[in-house]
Amino acid sequence: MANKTNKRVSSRDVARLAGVSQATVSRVFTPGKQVSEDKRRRVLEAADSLNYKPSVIARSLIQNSTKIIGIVLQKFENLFYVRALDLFTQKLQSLGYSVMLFDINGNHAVEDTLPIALQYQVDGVIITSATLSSPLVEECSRFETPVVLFNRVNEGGNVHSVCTDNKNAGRDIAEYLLSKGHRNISYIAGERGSSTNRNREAGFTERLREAGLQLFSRAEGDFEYPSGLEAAREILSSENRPSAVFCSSDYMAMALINVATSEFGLRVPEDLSVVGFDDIPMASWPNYNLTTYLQYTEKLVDNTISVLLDALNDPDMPIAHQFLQGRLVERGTVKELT
Amino acid sequence: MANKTNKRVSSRDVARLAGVSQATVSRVFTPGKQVSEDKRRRVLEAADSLNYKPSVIARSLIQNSTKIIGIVLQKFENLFYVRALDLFTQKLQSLGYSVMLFDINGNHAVEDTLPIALQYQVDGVIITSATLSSPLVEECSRFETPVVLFNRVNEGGNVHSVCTDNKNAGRDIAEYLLSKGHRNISYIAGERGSSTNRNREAGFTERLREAGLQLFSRAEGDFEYPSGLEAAREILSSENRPSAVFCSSDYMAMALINVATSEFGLRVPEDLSVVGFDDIPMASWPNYNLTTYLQYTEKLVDNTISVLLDALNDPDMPIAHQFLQGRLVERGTVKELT
DNA sequence: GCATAGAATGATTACGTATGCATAAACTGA
DNA sequence: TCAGTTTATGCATACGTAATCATTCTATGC
Repeated sequence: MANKTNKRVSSRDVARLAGVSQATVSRVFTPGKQVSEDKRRRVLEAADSLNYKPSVIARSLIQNSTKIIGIVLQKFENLFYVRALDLFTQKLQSLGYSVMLFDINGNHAVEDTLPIALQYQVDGVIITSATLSSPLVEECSRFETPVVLFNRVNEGGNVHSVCTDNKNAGRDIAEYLLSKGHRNISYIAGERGSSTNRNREAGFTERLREAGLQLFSRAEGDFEYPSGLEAAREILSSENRPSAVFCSSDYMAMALINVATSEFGLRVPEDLSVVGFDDIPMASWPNYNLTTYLQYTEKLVDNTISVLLDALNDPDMPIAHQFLQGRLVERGTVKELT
Repeated sequence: MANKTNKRVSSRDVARLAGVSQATVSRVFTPGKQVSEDKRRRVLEAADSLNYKPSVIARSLIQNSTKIIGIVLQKFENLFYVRALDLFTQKLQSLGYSVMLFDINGNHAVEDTLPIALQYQVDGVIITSATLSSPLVEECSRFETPVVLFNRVNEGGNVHSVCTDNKNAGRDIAEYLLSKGHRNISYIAGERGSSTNRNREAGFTERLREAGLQLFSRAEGDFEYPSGLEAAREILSSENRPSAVFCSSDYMAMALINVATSEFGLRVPEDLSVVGFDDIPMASWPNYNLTTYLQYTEKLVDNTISVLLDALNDPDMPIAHQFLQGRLVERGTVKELT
């Protein structure tokens, strides 16, 4: 049954057994090529008995395309990005692509991993949760490998991007809190320097300013839970406390809620209103019931893939920057002030 | 600067520019090969000016090794496996390997994705959170591609495995609850058919039986949060309630806690003791403070990689089944009955 | 100074596939 | 029936690298 030769069985072996040329074997395994039914059957039988599978490697070499998409990921603790990775991988698999994962969580910078990706001749790269340095962007365009930023923007750069309209989202949330009568409003920022956070904050404060307000107070985290704990303590230990806090991620919002209730004896939303961002699954758990802002992850993913595939088909396609609207999800962590 | 020819620059181009043979260029980019300092410098300069990077594809073809490890993942909602993916990817990257991700979360069965992995001639495969069917195992061994199951066992099968000693873990937890004076003890099972759950439950009930007890009640989930909600309702809505529940995952334990407090008005641990499994980061969050069982994820990952690399070096290596001990993490969700 | 070992290098080939070109076979229509 | 067209096939080559082998050059020891 299982043939235990050490050498890999090639299309030539199949050809020999089936009594046809190697080219014919190749054609049998290339969709759309014309082969007579007779030979097709014989080839498939021979291939089956030899347990032959075409070598993707050899095919890649000759076609100059690997059908591999590189995905760069940093935030494995953040379910938003993990869910995106899940969706990306599933959808790309369905489209006949494979996914190579590049992890820049540890010491590995994008600067180091991206060149590796390019050496593997990935057909395209999706970069999530990472800012791209300019030299790197140049490197990509030099290799003519399309790059799409997922939920990050690099305007002016030579890379595409698909992103939630964070500025507008920030405005929406400010609008909502104002409509609930809040005036003393604080903000817990996400990772400094990320366009995500910058735009979110810009829209938020812009709307407050239009209402004649500025931030009641402000603390800074990095989107993750532990940083949220510290930021929360910073905000709450002050003499005067805000009536509402907008946290730029659900994780930090949960940290804030936990600190507020267990360390400061505050009730949410009676004593403190909280709005998160992302709408991760946990946000709807009964004991949080967090009012937050939903990003349409699947739509973001779909569009990112579309842009990438378009860029793959047309290398001269102009750089695209997509901004998608999200939606406020009203649950139970914001109190209406009367 | 950036040369915009459409053809990929090859080692021949570099050779021509540097005035050496293609073989010499190849040697310069192969660690350990002897090349005179003079030529090495000239080659590197030429390579740099042409922006040459060796083609991993061509190298793979000739060396019959891609330096790619396939990782099969199903449970993207489960931080335990996601953390493992993170660690796997980082460590493999440091070792000079790349990771190809295969997602079997949707309709994609391992049966469909694994052959694809094999076509890509991945050097090895790590399978997490999935049970492997026998024909598939045969397929792997036919391709002589080493496969390691991560946190699953397939005894008798032709694949290696590295796994927490779930049976012993179950015993430890039973022991602990007994020592705290509990006698009415229930169990919320994980995914039916997974060896993980089977062994965990076997050890747990075995130890109870030795104490002359059997399960007070039992419900079944699939390790994830939503299934835990239902299982919790099932257990708690009965006439008589247990004094303690062992949940076979932290997510289900949290679901139980949330249901118990918000739907049944029970306090944890005063009215109900809960033990989880996995020690995900959230378990230590103040409002859960969950007593649970820690799996040494990093050690599991390290050993899995070791086994894989060993198998890579020695194809005739006998099948290995490793069982690692975990540790009970005592926090605040188990009450001592007096 | 000469034999010998060792280092450095180039020419050539192989890896497994896809494709252009040429040819042969089958089919079309009047 | 035959010219013209389509379909099926094989041959030869190319993709970009690494490895083997043979050759030249350099250093070493006596």
